[in-house]
Amino acid sequence: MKHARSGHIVSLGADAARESILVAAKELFVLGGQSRVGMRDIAKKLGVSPMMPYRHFPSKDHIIMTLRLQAFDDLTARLEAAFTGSADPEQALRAVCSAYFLFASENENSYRLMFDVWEFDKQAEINRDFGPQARREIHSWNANLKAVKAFVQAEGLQIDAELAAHLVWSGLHGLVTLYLARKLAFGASFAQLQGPAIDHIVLGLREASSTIIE
Amino acid sequence: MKHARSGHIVSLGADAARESILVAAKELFVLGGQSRVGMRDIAKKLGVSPMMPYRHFPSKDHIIMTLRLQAFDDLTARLEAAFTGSADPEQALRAVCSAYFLFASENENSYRLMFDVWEFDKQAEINRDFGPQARREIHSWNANLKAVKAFVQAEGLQIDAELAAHLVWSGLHGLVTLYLARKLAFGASFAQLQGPAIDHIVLGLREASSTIIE
DNA sequence: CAATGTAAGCTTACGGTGTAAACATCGCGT
DNA sequence: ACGCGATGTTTACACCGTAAGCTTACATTG
Repeated sequence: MKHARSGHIVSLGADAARESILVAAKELFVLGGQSRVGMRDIAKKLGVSPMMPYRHFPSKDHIIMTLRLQAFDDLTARLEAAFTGSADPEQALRAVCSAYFLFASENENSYRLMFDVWEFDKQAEINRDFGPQARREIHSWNANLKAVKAFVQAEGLQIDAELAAHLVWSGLHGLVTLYLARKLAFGASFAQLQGPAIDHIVLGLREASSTIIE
Repeated sequence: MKHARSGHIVSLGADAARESILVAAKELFVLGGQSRVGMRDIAKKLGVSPMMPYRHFPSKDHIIMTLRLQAFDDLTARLEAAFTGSADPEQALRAVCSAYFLFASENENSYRLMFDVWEFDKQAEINRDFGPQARREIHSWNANLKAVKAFVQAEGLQIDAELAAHLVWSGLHGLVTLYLARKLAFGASFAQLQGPAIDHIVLGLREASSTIIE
């Protein structure tokens, strides 16, 4: 090290720095959630000055948004793998649902980040900075839609596939977020509810279709 | 007014002050959401010094928790009114579901407050200060459970009522929170999804029951 | 090779937050 | 009449995100 008042000791390279910031941020957010960790924590974890991350990201929210998009990509991969793994449409859709629950169980804080109900307006703002590729959540949606559409067609249901996909996603998302808010009642466990929920969500589509069309 | 440096000009009385703080806080939170408004805003709205609310509440979170409990009471009343309004169990359950959606539509930020997925641990802490009456959300649950149980019995379904109540609540909560997070896809509208969702959730219980028991 | 521009790190400082602490005043009970 | 607690006030502190400006290393160009 040169002087007490010095610039950087050794540079990481731009991309490596970006990556290490994201890794550190993700590790912290996964533990503490977004409001519990600050820029200073991220910098400290990297052994670097508190303002360093701002050379690579315009704001904390941009870092969070990047993590959010990565999480959606992760979810998309899981859903598509689950769908591809089963030949029978019903089993494939059930596998997708299970994969969804598994993802949420294993990435609680990432999930909270993805579907945050508070900062949606701030997200919309930042989405402009990210350009068209910001809406990466659509890929997750399409993975879900594909599985639902296959099931609907195989069963010969009259329901609109996009509508059915919304119903499925709502059911999955509802159970997950009730669990994440610790609002399951009567001592019910998230794990034990998953099976019945999948039955209800998937097979329930048969009943839904009969009353929507006519 | 006496001096520039003075104590209170005129006292509101303890209960009136508590109430006015809650009213002001609710109005602000309903507009801006919890992170957008601070103690200083509440105080300013009341035309009072920034620290005044702390004479009546130990912390901002206690104020928020009080609003949360009030919101659950409000929801409970709506659900019970909806249930009582219909004689037929299926229609009663559908009415409860509609009332749930209506409540969420009309009280978006209150709903966000009630089912916040981030601060659940802080909530648990504060719940200790509120004593046993803190778990007032159970009343909402019971209102829901009552409607579900009546439907399950009327239909002769073999499903456990508490399980069925979780499935119903999950479905409702899922659609609401997807909407509140602005994550409905393909340009779908919350209002138009409500009807199909209720069909799916309510009638789907028939399909759920057949595979859970045996 | 020397000059220069830019990228990547640093320190400092500002406005905002929730709230702890100490002080002032009023109203009530003895 | 006299405290004394309840209800207000002001001041101050630690924390946050981040704007501004400085230093240093490296890459580019003459």
